[in-house]
Amino acid sequence: MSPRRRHSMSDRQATMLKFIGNFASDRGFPPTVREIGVEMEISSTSVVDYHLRALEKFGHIRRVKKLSRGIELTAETTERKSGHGVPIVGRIAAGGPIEAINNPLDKINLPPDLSTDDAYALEVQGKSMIEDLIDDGDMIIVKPQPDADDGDIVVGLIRDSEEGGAGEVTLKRFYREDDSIRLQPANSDMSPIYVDPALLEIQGKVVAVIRRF
Amino acid sequence: MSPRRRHSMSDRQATMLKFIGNFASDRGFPPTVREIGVEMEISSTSVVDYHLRALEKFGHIRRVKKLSRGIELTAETTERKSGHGVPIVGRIAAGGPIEAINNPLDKINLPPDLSTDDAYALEVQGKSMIEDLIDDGDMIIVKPQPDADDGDIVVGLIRDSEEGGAGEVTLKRFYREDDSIRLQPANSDMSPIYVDPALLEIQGKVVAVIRRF
DNA sequence: ACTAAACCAGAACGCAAGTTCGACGGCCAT
DNA sequence: ATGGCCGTCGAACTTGCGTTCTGGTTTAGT
Repeated sequence: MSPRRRHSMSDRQATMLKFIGNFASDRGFPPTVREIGVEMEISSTSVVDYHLRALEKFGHIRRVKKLSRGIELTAETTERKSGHGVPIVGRIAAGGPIEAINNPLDKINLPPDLSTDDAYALEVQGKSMIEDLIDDGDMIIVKPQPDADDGDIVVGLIRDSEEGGAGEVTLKRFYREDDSIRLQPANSDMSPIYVDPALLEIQGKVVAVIRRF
Repeated sequence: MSPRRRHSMSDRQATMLKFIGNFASDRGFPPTVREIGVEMEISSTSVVDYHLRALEKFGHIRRVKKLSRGIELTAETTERKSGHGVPIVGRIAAGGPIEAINNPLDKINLPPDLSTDDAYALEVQGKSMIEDLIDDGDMIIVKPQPDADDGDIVVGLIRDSEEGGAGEVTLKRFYREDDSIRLQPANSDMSPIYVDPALLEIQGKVVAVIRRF
């Protein structure tokens, strides 16, 4: 078997990348190899260069060789920093559980304080959360997490069987009951759904709603 | 009379500033003195330096001396370019018309597609628009405009008299009636307000709502 | 035990790039 | 016409900063 392949950067490189980003964004220009060295407590420029090469190989930065401060953060990296650019991964049924999460359809830009690194957006379909003021067509921002507190509005995947299988995704309020979990719509025309905890996978929690007119 | 004073930069300097901005934003780092020289068709680095000093004196850029590419666009100059950063100008009554618009309290970052140059954000107070799914505490994004179409949700300033005076700001749906304008709350417990068109000043139209959980 | 890979040091080389100085012409206003 | 700004040139000087080479240690897989 081939030795462990590096699919992504090491810790060291991650902090280096972060430093470069911060430096560039508050000084207006990227750091030099030596400046990075000082910050990272690396005494040799060759070592910094070494890490920089790694970062470049993984596409996190772009370098213009021979140029002083010739380091540029890649577009995605820059966006991840400034917070914008959350993927819209699909539509979600707020009516009955209908549709599963698809592949990214589009992107939406968000205020940085709303977009944690891994947040994503979903377009709501249906009116089951109407009394919580979430309408058909609204965009919800979801912060991924595997559990929830009572009363949280969650995106939940209800599986058909223990073994997984596609299942269905739904938007509801989350409440723990004795032996099951109650997924409560906010619509008096609709009834709560009771599911076996083993069959419910919490995808994340709704942290914000955005609606355009 | 004193000779023409230079209150701001010359044409030459303006194009130089623009070049620096573009260079920095699409290369990721600012240009060197010599690179600017080539672009501006200036053969001597001292001339570029000369202009750079001028730009710095007028506060358009900041320079870190002795550092390669040590040029940074000033904050305002940068922001003029990138667009985000909408000010939160105050709270608005969605209940009765209570409060006027104050001075900026804070800033919120917005997706670029929502922030036209002059958009601003308001925090909603009260529940008068609850049936339009705008709750107490929600943030609305307002695009300034002096008029509105029937059914638009608008921010309106109702003046006390023809002559102006402070007046009150309110959030309502806008409808033209025969001789007056109806400002319609979206709350069945509340009644519409009828105002003399001469006393109503439309501040803008709501283009989006953002709510955090 | 051998090897690959991740990580590091130090030093030397050389071009890149900021700084500074002396000089020039054009354009005003006094 | 004289002096003061603006814009310009060119060259010399000095430092900044990327590159490269030759070494080293530690860890983990085979």
